[in-house]
Amino acid sequence: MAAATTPRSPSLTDVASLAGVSHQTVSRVVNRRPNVSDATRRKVHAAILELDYRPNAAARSLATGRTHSIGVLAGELSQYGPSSVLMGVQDAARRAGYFLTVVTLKDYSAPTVDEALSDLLDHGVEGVIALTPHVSALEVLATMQSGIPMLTVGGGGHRGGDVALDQESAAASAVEHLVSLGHRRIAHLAGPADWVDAQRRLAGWRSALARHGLEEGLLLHGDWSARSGYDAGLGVELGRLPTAFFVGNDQMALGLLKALRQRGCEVPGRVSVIGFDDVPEAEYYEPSLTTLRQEFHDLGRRCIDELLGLQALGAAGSLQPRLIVRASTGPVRADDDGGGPERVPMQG
Amino acid sequence: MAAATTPRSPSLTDVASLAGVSHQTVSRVVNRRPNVSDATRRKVHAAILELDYRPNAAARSLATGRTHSIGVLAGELSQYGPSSVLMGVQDAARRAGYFLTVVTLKDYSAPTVDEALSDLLDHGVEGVIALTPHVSALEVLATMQSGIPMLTVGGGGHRGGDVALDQESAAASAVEHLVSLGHRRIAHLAGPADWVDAQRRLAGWRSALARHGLEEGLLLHGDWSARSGYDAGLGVELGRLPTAFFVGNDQMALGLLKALRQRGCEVPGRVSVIGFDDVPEAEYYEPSLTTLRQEFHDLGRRCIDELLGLQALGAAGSLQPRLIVRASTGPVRADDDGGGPERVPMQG
DNA sequence: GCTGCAGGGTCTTCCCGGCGT
DNA sequence: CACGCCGGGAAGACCCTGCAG
Repeated sequence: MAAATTPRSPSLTDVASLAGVSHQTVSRVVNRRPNVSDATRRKVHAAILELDYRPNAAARSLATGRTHSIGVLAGELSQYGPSSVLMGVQDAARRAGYFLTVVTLKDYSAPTVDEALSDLLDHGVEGVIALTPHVSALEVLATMQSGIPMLTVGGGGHRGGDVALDQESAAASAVEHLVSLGHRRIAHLAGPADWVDAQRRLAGWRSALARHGLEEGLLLHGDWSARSGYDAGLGVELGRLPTAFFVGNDQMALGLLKALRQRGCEVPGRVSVIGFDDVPEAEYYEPSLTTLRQEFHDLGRRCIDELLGLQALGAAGSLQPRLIVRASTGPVRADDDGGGPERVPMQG
Repeated sequence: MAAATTPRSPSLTDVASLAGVSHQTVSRVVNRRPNVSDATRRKVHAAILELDYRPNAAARSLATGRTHSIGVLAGELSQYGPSSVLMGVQDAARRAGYFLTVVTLKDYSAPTVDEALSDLLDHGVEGVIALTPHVSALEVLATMQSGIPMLTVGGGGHRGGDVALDQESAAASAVEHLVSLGHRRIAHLAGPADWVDAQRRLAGWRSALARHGLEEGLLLHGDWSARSGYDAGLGVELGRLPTAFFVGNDQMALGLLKALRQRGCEVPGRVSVIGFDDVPEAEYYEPSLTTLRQEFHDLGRRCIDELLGLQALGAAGSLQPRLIVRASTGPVRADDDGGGPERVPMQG
C-alpha cells in the first residue's frame, strides 16, 4: 500500500511488472537486442506505451559510460557562418545518434575558454568541436588536454584535428578573378588580425599577388561588420584608391559598397569589389556581390564525420569555396590599367 | 599494486583516499556544504587538482534527479533572429548553471517535431524552449504533454508559457510612421502565412490601417528571404504600386529595394519601405533601411528567467520593438497623396 | 532460443558513531 | 554538556552485461 505521494516516473521494473516479464527482458527490448520473442516484445512495447516509459539517460550512461553528447564551443553564433556550421554539425550529430551541448563564449580570453571547456567536460561530453577560429582561443585549447577527442574548425590545422575550407587558395582565386579582368592594383580589406580566417585570406591575397608579380597594395583591417567596411571605405585617401578590393567577408563588402557609392565611386565601373562567404543576401546587395561561396553546412557535417572517425582525417577533396561572379566586379577601366600611383582625379 | 590497465577516470573514493579523508567529506567539499574545516577543504581540493577529478555527471544526476540541462528546439538557426535569441538563452542559462542541448528541425511536420521533442526528453532535459514560431509546430507541441516546463518563443501565447515581443503593436507603429509621413496606400509584404510572427505583423498592419480609416491595400507574401522580396517587387503591377511598403523582415526588404531600383522606382522618393528586425546590415542597405529593432538577446534571457521561475510570467514591461528611422522612408510625393487608384506613369 | 539472477558503475544522503575543545 | 568536525556503513537512484537456467 505504499501510496506513492511523488508520482515517480516509471522505471524499467515498473514496465517489467506490468508486462509480466523481468526487467532484463525489457532492457533487451528497449535496446533492440536479439533473443526476445516477438510476442514478449509486443507485450513490452505495450507496457512502455501505457506507462509512457523513457529510459533514464543518467542511469544508462552511468552503466554504459556513454553520454551520446558532443560539446560545441562557439563564439558569436548570430553570424551567418558559425550558425550555418552549427546547423550542419547538428544534423550530422543527430543522425549519428548524438546530442549537441552548446556553450558560447563572451570573449576569447584564456579564463573564459578554459572555463567553458571545463564545464563541457564536467557535463560529460564525449567530444568537443571548437567553432572558434580565433588565435588566442586556439592557443588556449591547444594547451588543454581533455582526454577526449577535440576538433577545431578552421583552426589552421596545427594541432589535433582540424576541419577547414581551403581559404587561402580561395582567396587566391578571388585575386585571380580580378587579375583576369585586368586589375593590377588590388587592395585587401581584411578581418581582424587575430582571426585565423582573416590570416588565411590575407595570405592567399599576398601569394596570388606575388605569383603575378604585382606589388602588394593597400591593406586595411575591419572587424567583419558592415560598419567597419563602411568606415574603411570612407577612410581611404582618394588618391590611393585601388581599382579593386578583395574583402574578407560579405558584410564588410556591403559597408564598403555603401561608402564607395557615397563618394561617387562607381562599382564596378571605377572600382571592383569581391566578397567572401556568399551570404544569402549577397545577391541582392547593390550591386550584386561577386563573392566566394563557402559550404558551411557541409563543413559542419564533416566535423562530425571526423570526430566520430567515420572517415580518414583530411579526407579526399578538402572543401573548396567556389567563385560566384555577379555584378560587383568588372574589367578595369581603360585609363586606369597602369600600375603606377598616378593621380586619380575624382570628386568626393 | 593493482596496475590499472584501463586508466579509469578517478572517482570520489580515489580522491578521498589520496586526501586521507572519507568520501563523505569529499562530497561535502565538492558540493560546497558546511561542516568542513578549511584545512580539510584545502587538502581535498589539492587531491582533486592532482587527480584532475571531475564528478561523474551521470552518477550525480542519477542520485539527485537533476540534469541541469535545458533543451532547445529550433528551426532555421542560420537566420539572425533565432540565432540571436539562442545566444541570449545560452548566456542566461549558463549564468544560472544550466547547459543547453540544441536540436534543430528539418521541417515543421508533426512527426519531426514529435521526434525531436521526444529525443530531448529521452536525454533528460529539465525544460524545453521552443524557438519555432510556426503554427503547425506549435500545434504539435501544444498536444504533447511532456511533464516538464515548456516555453514557446513568439508563439502567440495561447497555451503554456510563451515569451514574445509585442509584434502587433510594433507593426502598427511602423504603419503609424508611414501615415505620419502622409502615406495612405500602404502595402504589406508579409512572411509565410503559417508563421506566427508573420500573422502578428499582418494583424498589426490591418488594425493600424483600420484605425486611420484607410482601406487595406496590396498584400503580398514572401518566405522571409531576400529572393522572395525581390520576386514580390518584380511582380507588382506598376499601376497598383502603393506609396509605401511595410515589409515583414529586413531580408525581404532588401530584395524589394533591389527590385524597385531595377524598375526605376526611387526609394523613398516614389515609394517608402520599412522593414522589421534591424539586422546589423540594415543600416548599410541602399538606401539605409528604416526598420523596427527587436531585442532578440533580451528575449532569450527572458526565456530562461521565465522557465526557471525567476520572474512572474508576463512580467512588467513586455519587450517592445523600437522604430529606427533611416533613409528608406520619406514623405509621400505631393502628386500622389490621393488614395485613388489613379494611373502611375512610369517605365520599367 | 529465450529468459532471469547477480553484480557493478558513481554519486548522494541519512544515520550514527566518534573525537576534541 | 554542547557543538563543530569527520568517518564508516549502507541504502538508493536506474540501468547494463555476463553467465546460469
